[in-house]
Amino acid sequence: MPELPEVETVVRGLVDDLVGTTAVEASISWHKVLGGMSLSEFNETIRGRKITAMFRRGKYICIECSGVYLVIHLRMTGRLYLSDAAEGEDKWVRFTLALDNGKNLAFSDARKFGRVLLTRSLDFLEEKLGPEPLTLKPADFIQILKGSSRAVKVFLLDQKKIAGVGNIYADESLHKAGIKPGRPTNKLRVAEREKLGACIQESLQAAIDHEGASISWYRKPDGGRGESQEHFLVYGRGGEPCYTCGTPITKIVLGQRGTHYCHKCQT
DNA sequence: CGTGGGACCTGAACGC
DNA sequence: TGCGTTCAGGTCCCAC
Repeated sequence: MPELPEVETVVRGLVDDLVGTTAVEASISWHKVLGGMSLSEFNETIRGRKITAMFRRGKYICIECSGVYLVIHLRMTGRLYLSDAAEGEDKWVRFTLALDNGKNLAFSDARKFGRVLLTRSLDFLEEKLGPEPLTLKPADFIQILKGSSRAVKVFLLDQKKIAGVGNIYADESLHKAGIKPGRPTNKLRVAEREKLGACIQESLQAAIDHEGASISWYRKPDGGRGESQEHFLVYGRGGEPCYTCGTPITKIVLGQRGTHYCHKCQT
C-alpha cells in the first residue's frame, strides 16, 4: 500500500488501542517476516514489555515497547490490524503478536515483501531516511530539491532525500505543481521547487484526510477503505482526460515505475 | 554519482 | 474454463 498517508492512517487507527497493552507472545507463519531474527529470540526480547508509544517515520511504523522497537514496513500489500484470537479468515497473516487484553496485533501481507523487525535503536532508520515532508518549510524544499541531475520524479521516490513519498503522491504532486516528471531536478527554478514542496505537502495532507488510497490491498486497521483514490488527478488515469484541460493523461515508465502526467498542463 | 536490470513474492486483471 | 502474460502502492543489490 503504503505511502506516507496510508501508513499514517494505520498508525492513527491503532495507537490508542495499542499503547498501554503488554506483549505476551508472537507467532509467525513465514520465517522471513522477522528479517533474520529467530522467533525465540524475538519472543525473549519482547515478552512482557508494555507498549509505550506508536508513531510513523517515513513509510515505517514504529511501536515502542518499553525500550525496544517493533519496526514494521508494509511494502506493497501489508496490512496491520487488531483481531480477536478466535478469528482466522485472513490467509495472508504472516505475524501476530498476542496482547494481554486478549487481542492480537496481526500483520498480513500477500506478497511477503513486508517485514516486522525488533530493534533496540532506530538509528538505522535515520541513516536511510531523509526529513519528514509535512514539517519542512519552503526554504527546506528549495534547498533539498537542488543539485541533482536525476529526473525529479525519480528524485522524489528516493527516501534518503524526502521520507514517505511514493509512486502515487509523486505523480500527484508533480501534476499539481505543473512540472513534468522527467525534468532534471537541478533544472527546476527556485519558484518551481518551492511550488513542488507546497504541492507535496498538499497532496499528502489531503490523502491523510481521506484516510489513504485503497486501490487494491490497502485497508484501514478497522477494515474500511480509504478514499484518497477518489481524488487522484493523474495516477492510474492513463488515457483519460485531464480534469484541467481535457488532454489524455500520458503514461510512461520512469525509474522503472509507471508515471502519469498531463503533457499540456505540466511543463 | 547515476541508471538500468533483476530480485524478492503473490494475486488480480486481461487476452486468447 | 483455463493458461500465459503483465502489472502492482517498495526497497535492495549489482553491473556498467
